[in-house]
Amino acid sequence: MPQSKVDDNQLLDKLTDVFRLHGYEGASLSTLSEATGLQRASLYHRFPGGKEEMAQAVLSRADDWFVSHVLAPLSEAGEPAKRVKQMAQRLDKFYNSGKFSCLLDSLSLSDTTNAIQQHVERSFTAWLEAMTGVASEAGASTAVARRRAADALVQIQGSLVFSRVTGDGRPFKRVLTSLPELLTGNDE
Amino acid sequence: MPQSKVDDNQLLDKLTDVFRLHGYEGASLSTLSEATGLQRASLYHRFPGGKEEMAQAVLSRADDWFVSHVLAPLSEAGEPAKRVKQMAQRLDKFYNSGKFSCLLDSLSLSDTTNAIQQHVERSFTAWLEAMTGVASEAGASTAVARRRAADALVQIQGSLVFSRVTGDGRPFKRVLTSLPELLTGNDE
DNA sequence: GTCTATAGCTTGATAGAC
DNA sequence: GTCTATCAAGCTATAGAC
Repeated sequence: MPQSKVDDNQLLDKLTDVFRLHGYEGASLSTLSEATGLQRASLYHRFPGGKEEMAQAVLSRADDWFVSHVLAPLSEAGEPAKRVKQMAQRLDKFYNSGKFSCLLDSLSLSDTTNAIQQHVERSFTAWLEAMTGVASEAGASTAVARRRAADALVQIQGSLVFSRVTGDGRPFKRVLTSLPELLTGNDE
Repeated sequence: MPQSKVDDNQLLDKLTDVFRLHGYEGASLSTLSEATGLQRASLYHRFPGGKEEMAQAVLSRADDWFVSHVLAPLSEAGEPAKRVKQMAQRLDKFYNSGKFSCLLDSLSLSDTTNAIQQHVERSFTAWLEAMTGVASEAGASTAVARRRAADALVQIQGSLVFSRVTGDGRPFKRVLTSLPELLTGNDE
């Protein structure tokens, strides 16, 4: 029963918003403090490592959530194409129909620390491998499965950039719809 | 015959590198000074508006270069698919085979000014319209042409993000190869 | 046109009261 | 666990000599 003003989940939600929106350098302690309602010193009490630890915590929690809520359907039973369709539905929620940028994009500029860049790359690769797996199960050779997974990730990331710049989320929706065929070679 | 240490083109080259790599907030005056070999005060002499004017100048010159060197083939004579192939070759040089990030991505986070965000959106839209034009000439309806252009831009931007995060430039190369068919519905 | 020097503010981070 | 107060270092920007 903590005497916290905000519990860890609420706190990380707010921090995530700021990093997603402003990137690493753009997310100042003032901004983070204002968004969370906690003073700078209180943030340091929760995250002794300061801003970098906040970013790492945000990334870690996003990883966990992503694996258990978005990628989970990929390793369940059933038709590969149906599993991908499930993932696409989760992606639509996760990225709020394209209105949310991807943390991995926002935190991948060279204004971050090496540790964060490596974290981003690992998360990216994990996603890639999960999609490679389902493409393989759908009958693709290893090489083809890898290529399909990369193409899928390219289209997801690209449509999120498109949406951020233009405000038009239709390409993101289109990408989600095409994912099952793109990954498995099968419409359903 | 200027007594400048660096001419405008060299100067903007260096500034461009920094903004592309570090984003807006990540590009500090110290970094920009170091990259260009000019002291802070000298940069202010060239760009009285400071950092924002530098970013605007970088964007404007990138626009000019992009229109005249990359998009130019799209409005020349010849088969639409061949013109797209030309653009793809120029893109490969412009983005150094995917090793360069896109300025429009790097400068599109919310750590920039409104003016810069609007500039980025205009540049993005101009590119979109140029590709919409060639898709139309290839016989697509307005709606289809717009969709194809958006999909092309999605794949280009996505493959550049992919390349930045993983260091693997193959998806970018693949996207360039597929552009003629993607935009015109024709392999060549 | 470039420089050194500096102003004034914001940054990330810490100390210590409650 | 949160706060106020503070620090040194960084930031953007300016003044003025050469």
